[in-house]
Amino acid sequence: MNIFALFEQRVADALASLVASGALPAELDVSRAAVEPPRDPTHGDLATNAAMVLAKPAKANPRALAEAIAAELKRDPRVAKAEVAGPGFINLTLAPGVFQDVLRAIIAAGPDFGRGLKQDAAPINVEYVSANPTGPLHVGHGRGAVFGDALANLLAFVGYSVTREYYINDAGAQVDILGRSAFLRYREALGHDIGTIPEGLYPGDYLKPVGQALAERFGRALLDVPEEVWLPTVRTAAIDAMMAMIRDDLATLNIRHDLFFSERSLSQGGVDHIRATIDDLRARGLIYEGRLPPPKGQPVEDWEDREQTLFRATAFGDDVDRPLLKSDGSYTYFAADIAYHRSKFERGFRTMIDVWGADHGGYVKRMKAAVAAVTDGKGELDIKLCQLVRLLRGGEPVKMSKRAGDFVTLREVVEEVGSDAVRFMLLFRKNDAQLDFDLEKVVEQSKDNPVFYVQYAHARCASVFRQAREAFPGRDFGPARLAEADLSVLQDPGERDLLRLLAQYPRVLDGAADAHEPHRIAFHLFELASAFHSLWNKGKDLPQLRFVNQADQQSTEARLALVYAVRSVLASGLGILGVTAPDEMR
RNA sequence: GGCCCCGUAGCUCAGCCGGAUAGAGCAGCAGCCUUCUAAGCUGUUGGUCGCAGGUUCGAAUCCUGCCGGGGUCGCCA
Repeated sequence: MNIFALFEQRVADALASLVASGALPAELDVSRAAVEPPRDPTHGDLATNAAMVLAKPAKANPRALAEAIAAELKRDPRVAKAEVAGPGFINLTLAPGVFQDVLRAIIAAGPDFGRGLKQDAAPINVEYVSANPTGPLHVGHGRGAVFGDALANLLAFVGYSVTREYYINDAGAQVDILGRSAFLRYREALGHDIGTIPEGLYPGDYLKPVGQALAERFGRALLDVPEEVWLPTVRTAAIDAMMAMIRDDLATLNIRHDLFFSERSLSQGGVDHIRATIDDLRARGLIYEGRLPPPKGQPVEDWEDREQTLFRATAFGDDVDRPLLKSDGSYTYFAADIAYHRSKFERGFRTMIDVWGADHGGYVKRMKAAVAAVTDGKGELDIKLCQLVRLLRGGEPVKMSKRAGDFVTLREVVEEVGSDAVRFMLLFRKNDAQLDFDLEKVVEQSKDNPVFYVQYAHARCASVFRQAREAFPGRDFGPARLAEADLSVLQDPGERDLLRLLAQYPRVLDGAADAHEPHRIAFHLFELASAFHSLWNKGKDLPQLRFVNQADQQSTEARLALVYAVRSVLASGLGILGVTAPDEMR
């Protein structure tokens, strides 16, 4: 139950009846009329700008129009007050029954409150992480991982049919290097002295077990054959091992993809999908052989001006046309990525979301151009860039030497502070803003730590119920019983604040899902927790405000209903963020 | 040099598909704390929303230009 959507419809109805009575001209575009929470709560519960938006097209005075709309809205029994304010706002104060209905709806749904509110099962593809299978994930990957996962959770929660996808870059030069690095470890496992790892190969210890396994599986058989022979075998084994490790790393954050899509699979097997994609584009005149101007600014030293196969990206908003074949004739990464996104579209996804690191920002335009071309404008790609994470400990940057695989892995961080802290903190910031992650602060049990603060609110809710059962032994405080409580006693400003925030939750979900911004949920939960703690604290000085009051069963029941709703929304939101909702903090 | 992101209180950041007097946390300041609801509580100071134009009933929000910070810039992934 989303009271904002509800009353948006109500306003539309009011406008329709004004049209019917001739007070407004027909064929008005009412799409800009919105119902929002007023900035100042003393203005009421809802505000609409309908009169101001329509005044000009209707050639009417905004305040007069507002009066007419307000009069129409006042006929609704759910509207206690409709006042015109300022330049033509209509402020609505709702009948108390509306909020009581909201509360009952939350209690009925529990942690599922808000689920399926889009009533739209359209398939959406979310591609995230997609890190090269050449080593363990680091914290930067973690941000994209958590962001993509929470976004996928959110979209699934509100009703979309979501597929979580990971694109494995297993076809380029990087994985050849991986293969050679693993081969070195293989020789090492067989007792060869490999000395220091040569420049350009991966030096990390994590390849040692891969070498071991190869030695056990192949003995010395790979030693005396040429690279063309051993490389495919070693490479595949190394990629498999790296992907297993990455999957493990992701599992520590409870992240599981539905599909791991291999880049290599695009051009291997029966059909060369990259070739097919290029042919398709060529048939539509979007491919040509031509030359590119060298980049302006920084001169490229080994610039080789040559004729190459280009995709006409400029026809779709990109700055230059983009090459599809390297000088050795093999496909560029971009060519493969076009084929990959084409495959997403062919698999039924009109909406695709890619989650990338900010360092890939330069590829956004060309990828969007490619999707527009390859889907003939029918597919929609949103690319979310995640900014870098600065790892701190007690305010001091954690040293991350770029040398020799000596970096802080995601796994180390999760093992130190826990999945909940990592997930919540990475989501408690807009994706395109830089983020400081302090290993000390995120485990602090204090008001200053948002993770703790929000989880603690949930635990306190659970605690209230434990106390209630103690104070009223044998009484039923289950949701069915609470839904029948007399909720009209919830009159304290603190209680009304909570009701207001609870009622806003579906609107937050809706907006977060549309904008692909899960952080909005984290912020709303923080607000809700804050209002809840504040009401709890009020009970310290004013015992009559306590949730459990042995002398007053009626108010206890009403407040337990409120607490149950707070708990449900916290659990719902934390669930979407992938953070646990504990019943106690000890 | 081109493109992208960012610039909001002393600090860290929300708010940005236009809406009313721009919000939160921290820090600061002032109280409360022999508390019984659980990791303190309550109140409060503080901002030319980088600058300058434009669009309009209305701009932190949209457009243009500039300033400052970051990223990125054939064939790597």
